[in-house]
Amino acid sequence: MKNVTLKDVAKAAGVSYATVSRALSGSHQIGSDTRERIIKLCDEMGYTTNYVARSMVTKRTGLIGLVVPSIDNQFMSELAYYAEMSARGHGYNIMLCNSGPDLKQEKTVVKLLLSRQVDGILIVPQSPRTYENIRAYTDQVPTVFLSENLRDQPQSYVAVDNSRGTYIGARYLYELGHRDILYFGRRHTTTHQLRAEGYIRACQELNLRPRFFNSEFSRSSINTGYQLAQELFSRPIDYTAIFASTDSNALGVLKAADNAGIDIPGRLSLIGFDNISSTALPRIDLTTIEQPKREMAVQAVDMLRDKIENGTQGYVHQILMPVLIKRGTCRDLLNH
Amino acid sequence: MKNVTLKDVAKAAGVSYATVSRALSGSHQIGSDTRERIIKLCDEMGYTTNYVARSMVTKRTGLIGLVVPSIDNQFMSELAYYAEMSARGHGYNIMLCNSGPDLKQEKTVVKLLLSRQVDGILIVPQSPRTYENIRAYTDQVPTVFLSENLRDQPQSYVAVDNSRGTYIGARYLYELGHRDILYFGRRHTTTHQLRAEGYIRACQELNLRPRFFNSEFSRSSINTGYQLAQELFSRPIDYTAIFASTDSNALGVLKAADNAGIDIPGRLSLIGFDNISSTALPRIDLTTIEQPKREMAVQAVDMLRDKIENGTQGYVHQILMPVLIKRGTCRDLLNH
DNA sequence: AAAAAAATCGGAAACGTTTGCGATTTTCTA
DNA sequence: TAGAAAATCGCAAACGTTTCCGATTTTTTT
Repeated sequence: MKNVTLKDVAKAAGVSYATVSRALSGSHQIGSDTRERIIKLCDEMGYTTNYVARSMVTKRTGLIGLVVPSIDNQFMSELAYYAEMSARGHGYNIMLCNSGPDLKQEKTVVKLLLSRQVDGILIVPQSPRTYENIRAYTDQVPTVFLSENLRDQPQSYVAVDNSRGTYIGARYLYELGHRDILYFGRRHTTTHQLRAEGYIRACQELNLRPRFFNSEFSRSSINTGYQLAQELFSRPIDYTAIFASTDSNALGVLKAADNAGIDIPGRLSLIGFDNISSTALPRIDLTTIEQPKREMAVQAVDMLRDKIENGTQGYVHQILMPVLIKRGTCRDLLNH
Repeated sequence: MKNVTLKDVAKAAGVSYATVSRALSGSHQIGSDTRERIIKLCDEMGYTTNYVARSMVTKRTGLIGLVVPSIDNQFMSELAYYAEMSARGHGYNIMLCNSGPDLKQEKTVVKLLLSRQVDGILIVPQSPRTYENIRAYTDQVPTVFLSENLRDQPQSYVAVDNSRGTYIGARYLYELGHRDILYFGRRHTTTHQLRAEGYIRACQELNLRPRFFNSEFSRSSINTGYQLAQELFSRPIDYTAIFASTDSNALGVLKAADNAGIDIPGRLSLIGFDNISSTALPRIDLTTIEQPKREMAVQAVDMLRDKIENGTQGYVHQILMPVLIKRGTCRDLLNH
């Protein structure tokens, strides 16, 4: 049960424990013969370096705090997967925290992460107020925001070009012959404002009338989308396509449409945003706009590493390209 | 940038830093007046205790290593969510590691976690060989296995009663009038052997002939299920229901059936296992057997805490009850 | 071959806590 | 009120590393 320490192998090797440390760290200040002897001995004795002790003196833990609203969410768990893989590839480990729905908990976990002496924090914000909420801590440790646009805030983040995503989605619907496209979902975070703007811009270029059906729900889940869509379908349907602000919302729309006997894509076309893995499921097969989750995660940890290892100051806004994923929920009105 | 330390607030308060430490830790060996004064001062100066320094002396990090094959997997991300929530509620933080598909990486991350001085490890094994693979380390740190049965191994784990799960599922199909039930999927991990056994047991009680269509794929994904199901549907269908060993496999069956024009549940009933969140989606609506993920995660961290905090030796096999989730993919052959 | 340079290694401080022990002061008991 | 008990606090060691600095040895240079 007792771990073998540097001192133990030093005693066994008949050298000082400084020498053992140097042997392991690949320092030049050591003879190659003694180095090999020590390394072999460490192996035999099962020595592994104690990261906690090392952190004490190096002032670096090699820990990255990852805070997400909730990891049981396809979008975030995919991000987490790639982030962890990439981080570990560079010698970092991930400390995972769910920030939940309320700001207080988000602030608490960030503070906790600071106590843990993480080298940096990767955070996908739970609300547009997150920036203000944790601003007191973001100058104490390198931080990068993930997936949420901060627009003009002096804070590094990586996100897709949300505006362009809805723009190309709307144009795609237009090419299929749709002239009445309803935008469905949230509008009150920066990300969703941008998505709405892209839709509006496309409409203007194409001479379409932008139409909205909004939700003030703070979280976009399939259930909130479902409820809102039920309300929507109680009114006359004078549009041929719905652009849902989120795949979750789109799934809610799909459910409500099925319940109401509205055929998708026969009667109504549907397009989502995010490309969460559920959209590729059989019978769902949702056309959507992909956020390049892998690239986002990798870029985010690269950005964070740059801040940590090079002490890079300032902030950078990294905008990634969305891509249209054509599947089965959009009907071609022109060529049958 | 420089963190404020115990020494700093001690100097400001005019006491020794041992006193400050005692004030924060709620020790009895301190006057209530000075304690309050110090606590207030700590607050003003923005002091937060340095966990790595504390860990040095207490020999406890308050860290739990969570290793999962991959976090971007609904089942595991749900487990991770509840595990993190529960752990943090008890003062622990989660260090997340993806073990990937191969044993080497799994061993590597476990070793890494030991170097990190985690207090315990929670692991959902990637293969039946995991137990052997990491056995050298499991006696160096409290460990509990999650979701996989180890049967007779001297190692703590929590899992559902897999055998009972398929048993009640098969009986349910029988009650609906099904007499020819095909068991579809994997059989070569302990968990899946148990599931197959439950199915067989139900068949014997009900005088049914057990029938299998197996896969030797090591991972059960929707895609492997799809490919196997395509092969299955190229043969005559002389059964009325399919029991898929996994929700993922069931989803693959669903996809293949849709492609082949086989109506589910009209022509064929389908039941899965796990109750991953995708099964509740519109148009999917898969009947399945639920693994109580929340309870599993909570029990697992409780078990781990007991080992860590009380030094409990020995091992315990915690078996949880599965529950049948009736949805829309099983047709009632009797009434109606 | 002597001096200079390089290589190799040990000593010791430092990182920021917790905690046992002893010293001092305060409070209580008889 | 004197002595004992309790409360309060400081000192210093310890946790396991890394790394600066100096000492010693070996190698190179002239």
